[in-house]
Amino acid sequence: MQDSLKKTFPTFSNELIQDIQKNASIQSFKAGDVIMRTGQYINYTMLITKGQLKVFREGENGGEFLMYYLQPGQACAVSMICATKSQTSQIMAKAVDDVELIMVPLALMEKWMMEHRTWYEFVIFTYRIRFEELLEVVDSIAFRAMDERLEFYLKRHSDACGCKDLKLSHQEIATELNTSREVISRLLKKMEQRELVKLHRNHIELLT
Amino acid sequence: MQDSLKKTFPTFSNELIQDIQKNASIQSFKAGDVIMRTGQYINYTMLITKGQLKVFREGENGGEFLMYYLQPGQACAVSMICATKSQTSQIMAKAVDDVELIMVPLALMEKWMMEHRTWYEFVIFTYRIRFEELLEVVDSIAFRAMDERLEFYLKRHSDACGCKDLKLSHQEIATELNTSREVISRLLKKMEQRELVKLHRNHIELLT
DNA sequence: CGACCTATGTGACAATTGTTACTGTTTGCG
DNA sequence: CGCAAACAGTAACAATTGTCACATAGGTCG
Repeated sequence: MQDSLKKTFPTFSNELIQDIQKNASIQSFKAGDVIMRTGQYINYTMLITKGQLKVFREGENGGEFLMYYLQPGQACAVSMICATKSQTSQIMAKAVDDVELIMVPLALMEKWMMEHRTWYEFVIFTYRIRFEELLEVVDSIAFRAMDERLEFYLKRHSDACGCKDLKLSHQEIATELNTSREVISRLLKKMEQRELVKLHRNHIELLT
Repeated sequence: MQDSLKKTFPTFSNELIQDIQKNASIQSFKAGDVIMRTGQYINYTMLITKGQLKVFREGENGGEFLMYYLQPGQACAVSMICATKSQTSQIMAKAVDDVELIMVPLALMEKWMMEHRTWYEFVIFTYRIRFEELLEVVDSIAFRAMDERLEFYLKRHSDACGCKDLKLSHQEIATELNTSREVISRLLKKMEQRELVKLHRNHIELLT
């Protein structure tokens, strides 16, 4: 575990890594599992060591809305923020792949801020990155129409999986953008006409 | 200044307040002034001691979008976040009233995290509050149509000014919701028919 | 193969939002 | 006062998005 930790979180000091090994537990999830539910009580900060997460905001009427992805080497800012007051989660997180997480107990999360410079910097960095990502999300819905939001969505998905072949159904996209399948089908068709994508069954090929 | 600091930031320790007095400067702004511009270089964290701010996200095409208000006793989370890497501002802030700010230099912002427990807690608290507020903003645009967003907007304005008589033009609302005046006029008329508001010139009376 | 399920395509229509154009009203000011 | 500027109302139309209905295509499995 030590080696993999060092690789995934290269900024962490050796002392911090030892502290993590001594005190934190590891949890695994299967692709598709819900890792955190809205309203769930949080008493751990989660560090991602393997796999990808999607973080959603849930609406009152059962809608969900994709906010961002989390990758190995990153942490769930919401879990940090809620953890500081051991609050309930404001978000829902799903495993994209098989996922492995390090669970840092709330009390240590705070303690280490004082003891480990590299932990402090990591936490502040995480706040910053997530805050900036949230600002981009606000942009995309406040200023852009659905066609641009769809392009933004596909781009992010492509960035996250590191490829141009997206295994997505129209329904799945619609859900994560909080719109309807028909709208997505329509817009994808237009994108195909503009030769930005090629459509297959359960599979969208990015041409850009 | 010491007394007013103690009143506005009651959690701060005496040592922290002394440190602030020794090292921070004060800036004043008139109502309507732009306090921070998008893209501006940030090397101070700003604490609000008097007046109110509005914090906007700006779109590429000159659009602006109100994210939240800042009150005395609060701090600009964006200025903290950007300050950690002395980045440029991702937002624009405007004075609602006459405003007075304490400017804490970047270097001290970090130093105090280690030295003053109450500063550390304040910073973490600020991150949390702003993050949660941003999540609510995402909700309002991701899940709600313009009529509900308008009600949300009016409610926030009412909360911020602490009264039911909102001195707002339709154009101003439209700008801050990134839509057009006609749309707002239409929706306000409907709200008036539902007896939620009473409309006057430059002035909307909340009836709820 | 045929029954069945999921994914997609599409037309028609409704609802919402954006745009244009024009009206009248109030306010401030020379 | 008289005029310009800001504010508000509203009709008409365009564009976008949401919804419903139904058709078609591909895949799975007994």
